[in-house]
Amino acid sequence: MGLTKHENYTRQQNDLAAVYKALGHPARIAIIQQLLDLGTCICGDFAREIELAQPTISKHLKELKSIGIIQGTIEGTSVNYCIDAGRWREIQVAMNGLFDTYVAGRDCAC
Amino acid sequence: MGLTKHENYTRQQNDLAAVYKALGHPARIAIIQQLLDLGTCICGDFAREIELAQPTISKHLKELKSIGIIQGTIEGTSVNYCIDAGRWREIQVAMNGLFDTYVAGRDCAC
DNA sequence: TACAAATATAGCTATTTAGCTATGAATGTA
DNA sequence: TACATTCATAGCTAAATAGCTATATTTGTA
Repeated sequence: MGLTKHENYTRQQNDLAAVYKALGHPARIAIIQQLLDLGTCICGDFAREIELAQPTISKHLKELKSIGIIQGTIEGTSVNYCIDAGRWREIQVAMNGLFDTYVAGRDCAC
Repeated sequence: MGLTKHENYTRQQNDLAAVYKALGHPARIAIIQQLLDLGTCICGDFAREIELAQPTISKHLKELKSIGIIQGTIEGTSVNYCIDAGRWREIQVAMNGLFDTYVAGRDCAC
């Protein structure tokens, strides 16, 4: 039915999946990388750099905002986006929390 | 059009996004965690643990296999799944490659 | 050989997603 | 005030996704 059964999972599983999902589109990776490159916050040059219509970019930005990894502040008629440092670290920790759990070389028959 | 314009992005951006996307569903997080918990490879107890129909789990496993993070080997009539150690590390490195790029406290006006 | 068990695939439906154009809302400037 | 600029939202379409049931496939066993 195209409808994820969130009630089957823990809060933590749902949250972590939501973070991965938000990062699971090349346009959103490109947006993040552009923010990393330029350091400072930029506004809507995204649409020019990544070749997508402005509303499409706006929707991608909204999804990234939804997990808190970026934030935007209004500056005159434009909006400055930047990475949220605290949330950025939090997400990295959560991801590594999963990945560090694996101890290589366990008794796997594969 | 529901159709991602992969040609707008680099190979690296597309690949990284594909990895994030594959991990972007709570059932697939739960599958990974079950593999981490049990250490050893298991077969189709996933469907019993996570409450989804067997073919649904099978499809999720296929998506995880598509990014190489797990592998399955046929053992009689069942299939043993386990984490691919090499790919696991590769993915963690790729993700941290993105996240370590950020230097907190840059000249962000937000 | 026939049957049972385990998994994968086919095929269906409803929802979500990714793109677009058009338009609204807010701010800056002549 | 009027106009320009920038962004967000509404609303649309096509494709992808997540779930299911039914069925095929493969292997083991009686």
